[in-house]
Amino acid sequence: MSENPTFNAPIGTRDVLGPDSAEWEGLVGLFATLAHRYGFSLILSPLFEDVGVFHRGIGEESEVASKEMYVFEDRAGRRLALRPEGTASVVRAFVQHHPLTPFKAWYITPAFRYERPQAGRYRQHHQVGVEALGTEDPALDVEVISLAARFYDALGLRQVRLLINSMGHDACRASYVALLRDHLALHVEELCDEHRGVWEKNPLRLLDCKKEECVAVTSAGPMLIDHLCDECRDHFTTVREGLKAIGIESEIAPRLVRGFDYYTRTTFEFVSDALGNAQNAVGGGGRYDKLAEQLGGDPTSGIGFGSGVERLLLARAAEGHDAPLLDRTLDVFVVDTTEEEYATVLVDRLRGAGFSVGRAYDHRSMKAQMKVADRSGARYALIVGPRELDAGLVTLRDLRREGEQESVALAQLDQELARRLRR
RNA sequence: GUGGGCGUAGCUCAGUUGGUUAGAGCGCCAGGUUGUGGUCCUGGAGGUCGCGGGUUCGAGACCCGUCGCCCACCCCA
Repeated sequence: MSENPTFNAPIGTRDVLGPDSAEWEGLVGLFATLAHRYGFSLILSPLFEDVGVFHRGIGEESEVASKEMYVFEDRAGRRLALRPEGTASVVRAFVQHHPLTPFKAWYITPAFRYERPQAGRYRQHHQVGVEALGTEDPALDVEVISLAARFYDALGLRQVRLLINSMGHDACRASYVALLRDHLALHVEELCDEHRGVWEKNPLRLLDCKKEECVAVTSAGPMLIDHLCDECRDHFTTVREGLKAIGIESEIAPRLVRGFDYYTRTTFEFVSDALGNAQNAVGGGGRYDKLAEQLGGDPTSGIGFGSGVERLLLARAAEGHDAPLLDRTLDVFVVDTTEEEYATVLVDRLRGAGFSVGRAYDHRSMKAQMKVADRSGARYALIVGPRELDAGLVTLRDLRREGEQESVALAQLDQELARRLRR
């Protein structure tokens, strides 16, 4: 043991390695493939932004912006923040670069929130998601939700439900908030301790409160979904009909407000019934028709969704899936007991020919190398000792069948492997 | 931010009212089998008992502090 101090990953963060990282690799690959199929292209943007990008976007009063952001100053005194979510950065990039619309981008990114960790919640978690800017066509809402639904399906998730709501646009939301405020004013004393004093600041947030007292008050009051203007109601209806037309069921959730202030019209959340705790949302999103403008751009409507990678993998496990999302099995494992470092050449040649190849190091005994070959999960062992070297052969041993092996001429090796691996 | 549980080997965990050299299983390494993995047998390596202080003749155990992990509330992915 070294006498130097040791370090662990910071609180609320984790390392992903070994078999776990195969799950990640598989999940991300699946998402990338699907996103491409829907016409989205990858966007890379900085992990940190001027703090204003998030304040203006997700709302300074929101839980995430006010209490959970990792804010810091750089050496020149700029106020920066690690991204707590994906959308604001993408919209900032859109405003900065004026790409052709509709602009459709997908991402995989870490997201940071300063919270107490617990099951399914971390200070650094990861999200995959898409954003589409430049049209308010409800067909795009349907597309985005369809992509999410197909993704969950491809992951094997069966116990996922879609909750959907509409936040309306500026005008109809404002008139609704006035109604809600009037209602709340009559019942202030009945609200929960946390909200009794602060309900006026953001009445919509009370719809999200899970406390019995607040639920009792708000559920007796007006619902936004009943007070949409004609256009917003039509938009919402068209989205729901579109979903129905492609076989996606959605439940109207009139209390679904979600955490960010930028949402307008369509908002949705996918929840997993397999996750027993309060952290059951595996993904969510919605329309944000004012956000580009708030970030200094021309008025441009947009919609997107993000999904938590850790949550999705937890949901998969909770549903009992243990089959890996990615097969990392090696094709062959080279066991070399010659003194010639023959493995170096053979391994390189096979990799050049497209096979996945492992080998042992440090000149260990054949027995030790075979053990490593076995543990690697490789399909075949290729044994090269002095006898094979002299005869220009390798011994090809099937590690999945007891004791089956045969000699193969070096010249025929690629062909033979290709045949056996059905390539 | 509030509350509960827990920190002993790489992993999962034992460890008696405080008592001498801290254990098991799995994993790892080597040998049995100087050319063959998955089974078996034998042996081995690996621990400042999270960290710091205190009580005591004596602390893995008791007390205080601290750091960390897990879980719940809140909110979210």
